[in-house]
Amino acid sequence: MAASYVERVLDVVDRVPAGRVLTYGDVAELVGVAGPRQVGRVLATWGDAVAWWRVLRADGTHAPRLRAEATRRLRAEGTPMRDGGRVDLAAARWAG
DNA sequence: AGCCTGACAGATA
DNA sequence: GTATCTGCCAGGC
Repeated sequence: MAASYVERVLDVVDRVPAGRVLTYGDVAELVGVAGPRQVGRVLATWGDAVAWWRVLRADGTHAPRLRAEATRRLRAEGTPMRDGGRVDLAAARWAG
């Protein structure tokens, strides 16, 4: 693996304040990773050490596997949520 | 080497 | 609004 960007991804996610979120695409752009899928891969493998639930998809939802856990955590942090358990990206998106 | 899969995004129907 | 396709990069077999 190219562990170089892994540290950067984890670092960025770790800097995201509670109640704020980022899309995979945003993280990818911030760290310079060539593709949002790699961000997801990083979190899937080493995400257990960071606040992975603050990184979500462009439509404000997570994959079915994470939906329950992530929604619970985000709600506990006071993240702006829209009806349906979706995150209000317009209000919760972190600039960095 | 080739082929399939994935915690994605954007476009299209 | 949902369903499907394509492009992207990395990893596993």
